[in-house]
Amino acid sequence: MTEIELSTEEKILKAAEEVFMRDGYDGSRMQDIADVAGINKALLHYYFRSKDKLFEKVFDAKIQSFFPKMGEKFSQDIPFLDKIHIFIEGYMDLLLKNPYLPLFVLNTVNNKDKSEFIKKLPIELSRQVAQSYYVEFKKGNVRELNPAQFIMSLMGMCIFPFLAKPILLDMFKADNDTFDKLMEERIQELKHYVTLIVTP
Amino acid sequence: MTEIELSTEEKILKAAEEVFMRDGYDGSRMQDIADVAGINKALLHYYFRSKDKLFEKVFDAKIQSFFPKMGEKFSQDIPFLDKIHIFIEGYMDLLLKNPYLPLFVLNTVNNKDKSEFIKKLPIELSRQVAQSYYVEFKKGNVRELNPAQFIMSLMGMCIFPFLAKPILLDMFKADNDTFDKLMEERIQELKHYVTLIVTP
DNA sequence: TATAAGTTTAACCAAATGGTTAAATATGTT
DNA sequence: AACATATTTAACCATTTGGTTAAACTTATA
Repeated sequence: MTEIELSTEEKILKAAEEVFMRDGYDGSRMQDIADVAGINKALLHYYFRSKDKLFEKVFDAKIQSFFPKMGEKFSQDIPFLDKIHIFIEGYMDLLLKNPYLPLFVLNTVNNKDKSEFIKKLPIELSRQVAQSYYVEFKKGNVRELNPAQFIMSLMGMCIFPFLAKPILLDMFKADNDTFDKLMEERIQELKHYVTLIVTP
Repeated sequence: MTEIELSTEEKILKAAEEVFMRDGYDGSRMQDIADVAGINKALLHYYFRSKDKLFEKVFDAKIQSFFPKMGEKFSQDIPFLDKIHIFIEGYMDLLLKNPYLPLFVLNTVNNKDKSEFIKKLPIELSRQVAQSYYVEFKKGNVRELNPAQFIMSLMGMCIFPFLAKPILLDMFKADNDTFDKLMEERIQELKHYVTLIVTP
């Protein structure tokens, strides 16, 4: 493990990401971010003029991962169902590594004051899934369904547990490790579900 | 339509619900709530001593509906699948009437400062579904599955579109009415999905 | 060494906000 | 009328917070 000396800018962005994701925009304090970054508030404003500017930088990077660009994977010439399975694996993995991501993104896009940022979201995923689906449907390999409804279900099934995690921990009387195991197990379960849904 | 004169307390609670649900706890201002209720700030504090106390009153009522008490319906002696269908209808209907509910509840439950409120959530739903499932499983009427995973999927599929609504409107280039129609349509689609998932 | 950029410190400011208080007024009750 | 409760008004307070400023110090580079 090589010791990497982060630049001040990187330290700030990392700290801002942590604090914004944990406390939300309104709940975050510039002083908090400065503390986490190990610098002072003056330097924070020296690098990023305002809270808004800093937030935008952090958010831009995050929304990209929330709607993953599965372009490469979806353009592969493999059956639709296999693509969905790959999506589930990759996405659940991302969520396990970024459990605060969903609430952060969903709050931001639902925030009237921050709605400017919505434009930047990639609508590619939807298009790719739909296109890939129709190709396969014509071959008779998948059942007839509405791709829009399907993708909402797919994302909902993946994301919801991470949004409701505190409730679920309480419900199942589980701790963090148990939850992660439940999510690992969930990958297989979801693959099974979509197979049943998609197969003719 | 009879004109009902709301008491001041009711006016406040209704206003608080509206503002808290729209702006979240941190984003809400006592002055805003007073304005919406058509009273002044002093009177607001006269009825509910603090922002926290007022919030708690609103939240208590809301979390009850987020995890619906389907007790009566689930105790009926009808097939498991039918119960789930009834759940989907009732829950989607609730969400269509309270589109801000999910984000509000999930934010609160994920807020460290508000974690005291989590205790009050009803874990009944999970127990009821699981029990109802096992009864039916023994009769061989449903496929083997993990009820915990199933209920996360069910709730996720219902709730997610309302959380991601601003993104979806953008994605599908839709307006509010189109979205509602999509959700109406979704009720049938979800019934179909769960049938495929549950049927042996 | 001189210069410029990066960094720290600490004080400061204006605005917003939750909450309080006191006095005046309105309304209804006994 | 007398009394209590509900409501308004407006001023006020303490704290938090985003943001600024200026002066000093450090580091690297020309």
